[in-house]
Amino acid sequence: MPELPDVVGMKRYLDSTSLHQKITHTQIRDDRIVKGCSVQMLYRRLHGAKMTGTVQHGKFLFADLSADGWLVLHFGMTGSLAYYSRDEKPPEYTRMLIDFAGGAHLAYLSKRMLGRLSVADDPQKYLDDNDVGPDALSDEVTADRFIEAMSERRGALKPALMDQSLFSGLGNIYSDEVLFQAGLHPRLEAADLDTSQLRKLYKAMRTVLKAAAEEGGDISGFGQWLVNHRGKGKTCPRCGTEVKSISIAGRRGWFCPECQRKS
DNA sequence: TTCCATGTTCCGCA
DNA sequence: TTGCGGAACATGGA
Repeated sequence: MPELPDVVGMKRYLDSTSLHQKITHTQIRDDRIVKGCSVQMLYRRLHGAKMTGTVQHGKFLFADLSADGWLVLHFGMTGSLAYYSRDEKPPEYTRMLIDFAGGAHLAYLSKRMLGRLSVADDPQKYLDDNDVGPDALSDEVTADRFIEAMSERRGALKPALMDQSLFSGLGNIYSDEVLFQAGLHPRLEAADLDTSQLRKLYKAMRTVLKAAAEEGGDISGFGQWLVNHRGKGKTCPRCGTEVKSISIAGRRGWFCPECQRKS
């Protein structure tokens, strides 16, 4: 689930449930999920703190702990949050459990343990240290900047879109959708595109991410989107041609061979 | 049982 | 130097 739009949804969820409540207890239920700092450090920063706000950047979510720095959340392929009040049992796959003074809880879930929890003194510094580029929906990523970066890049479009050091937020699913809406084949190279095609790619990226982010990542209602028609035997929502898949940069990408020509 | 999966990272190779 | 394929990580579900 968690690409940029999903993390926007996660931010909304955290903001609407968990802010300004004193953290009375934190439990890491599997140490392996904490990366880049010690479990003790994470406990120390969280205990007694309040989350006063959040910042979403690409696939990252940062929770402001005020004087205690920031809690860094990354969701990997199967991460999510669950807030619940009272004395319910924590959901399955809870890797971190935060208890609030009022008795409510915030659980960080990760089925496959591919997510990451950490602490940071400053989000931007953390992003820089981890070689994460600007958020793909931020004002920083203008058409001109996008076109410039892409035309300097060699190799296929799809891995370029998924490269978090260029622009952060797109993963396998959304890169498929962006290429579909731009009418471009995933194996095309940026260097083969003219400016108007790159502009179209940029517009598709922004449109797709914006629409999906508004839904908090729940794009199941977008029947015309390719990603709701990924899979063997499925057909293109635009022209009815059977969709195809290719392996590219270690991932399986889906596309319409009619709408997304190589030339 | 085998393969695949919305993520990242590391290695070897071209 | 850059980008890619493949493996690794870890685990569940089809």
